[in-house]
Amino acid sequence: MDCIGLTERGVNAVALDPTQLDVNLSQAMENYLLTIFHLNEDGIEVTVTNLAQALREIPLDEHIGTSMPSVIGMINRMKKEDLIKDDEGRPIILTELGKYFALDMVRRHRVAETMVVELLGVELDKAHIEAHKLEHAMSSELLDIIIERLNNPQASPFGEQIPGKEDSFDNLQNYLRLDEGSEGVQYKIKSIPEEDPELIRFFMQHGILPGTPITISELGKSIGVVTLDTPSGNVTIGFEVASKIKLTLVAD
Amino acid sequence: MDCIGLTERGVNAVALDPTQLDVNLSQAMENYLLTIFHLNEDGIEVTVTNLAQALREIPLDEHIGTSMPSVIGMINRMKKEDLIKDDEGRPIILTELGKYFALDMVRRHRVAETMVVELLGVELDKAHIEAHKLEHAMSSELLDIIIERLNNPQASPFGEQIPGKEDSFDNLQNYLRLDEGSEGVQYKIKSIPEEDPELIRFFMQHGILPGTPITISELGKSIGVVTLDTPSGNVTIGFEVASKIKLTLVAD
DNA sequence: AACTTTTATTAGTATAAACTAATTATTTAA
DNA sequence: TTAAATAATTAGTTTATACTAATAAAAGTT
Repeated sequence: MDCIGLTERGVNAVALDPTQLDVNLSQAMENYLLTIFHLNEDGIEVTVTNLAQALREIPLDEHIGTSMPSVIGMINRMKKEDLIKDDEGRPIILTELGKYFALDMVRRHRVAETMVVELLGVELDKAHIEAHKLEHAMSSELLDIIIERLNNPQASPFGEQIPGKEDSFDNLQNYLRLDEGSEGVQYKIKSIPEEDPELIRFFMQHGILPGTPITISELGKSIGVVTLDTPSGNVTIGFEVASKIKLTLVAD
Repeated sequence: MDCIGLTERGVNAVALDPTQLDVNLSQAMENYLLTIFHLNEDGIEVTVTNLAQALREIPLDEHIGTSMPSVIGMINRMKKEDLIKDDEGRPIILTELGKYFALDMVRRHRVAETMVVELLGVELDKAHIEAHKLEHAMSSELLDIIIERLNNPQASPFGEQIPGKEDSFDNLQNYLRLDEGSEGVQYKIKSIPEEDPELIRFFMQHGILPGTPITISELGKSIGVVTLDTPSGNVTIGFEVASKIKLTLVAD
């Protein structure tokens, strides 16, 4: 693997064009990279078991899932492609190259979501699934054109940051999770989970969307429930869901 | 294969939703269907040899071509899926189901081309290649949304008809080829070939685009050259290229 | 420490899609 | 009508991706 231009700051810091490299990622590998990114983001250890589990949750038509031996097979192929390295220990670690392409896939996914919603008029609850298909079918050139057409969007319709070419895999900004918030404090919704269409329709109905100002009126830890005060009224949601909603603090 | 709703007029005449059927077309099969359509359209017999040849010409990053044994393998798989039938004779024949999906792919391809040009601002010379990737990644629902957003477009940016749900595979309209036109007669360009980016840039430079009014000022059959009178001046092109440009007659 | 449970890996298989080399069929031409 | 050329197919291999069943390794628990 030719890696001229690699600096201390890693491959992300350099004008590295993936199309220049003789790496040919399969769709499957792209999905693995994206999934590893999300496990990292959620602070979940990237083990074979967790990866298999997470891959199974990707919404696909074909329900060819992912067994642990399949994951190991893929991990080995990705090691050969210099996307994953052996860290002697348990967790699966991306190489700089792997991080580069993982971040590239994140960008593709979130740009695709923004495109289908903003330019095509797809309903929010269908954006993730459509983007999941499109993200593998956009050339780098097309991606750039779409980004331009969208005026350099900074976040997906779900509120997730769209990484730029300069951004690096590791400096992910960390946001407060709704289940970790405090009663009475003024927050704004940063992002909402994007996978479950039914849940998204619920969010839409209750105006729980990125940017919405909220306060936590009751944090029922024992009951496993959070009650929110939103511009459209009070809503009670479970902790499981709440843990997937990110918040930013509103400066008074 | 469950085919309730099939009538005399064939599957195209019925409200058959491909997503309802338990057919799962691979990307490779989708490309085969599209290629068979084009061979049919161009009046070329769909033989193993011709199909292999045509498939090799699809512009792909990966240059995994298509050998005759590969084609036979795929034909057999497609027979199992009821997309192709044995007609005892030489040529490869699509079933009604095969025709349905082939036409669906044509629609996807041409809608994708229209979308990338009209909505995203992709240059015409790159539209075909981008559409070739996207056509496999659009759900039926997304396709419908895009068609609506484009106000039900009737033709691709290259002038090719976008088939509607009612249209059938077999009633392809036939247009005059430029190399078969007559000197002095007033024509309008119906469509231009879309595969070769360099050629398309040439067309753009000389204003040879769908809708352009032209007359043939000289038809040099022996030299293998046609000279056109266009609003932007005279252009001479070879017969090979001319045979891929379609014309409509302009009523005086 | 020994046992149990969880996690990781190997072994062996399947399928889709590609290939080369060899062979059979069919068509065309001498 | 036989020989040459073209077309189609079979045989056997490869690679990517998945699987199940079986085993090995690691971690956690009594």
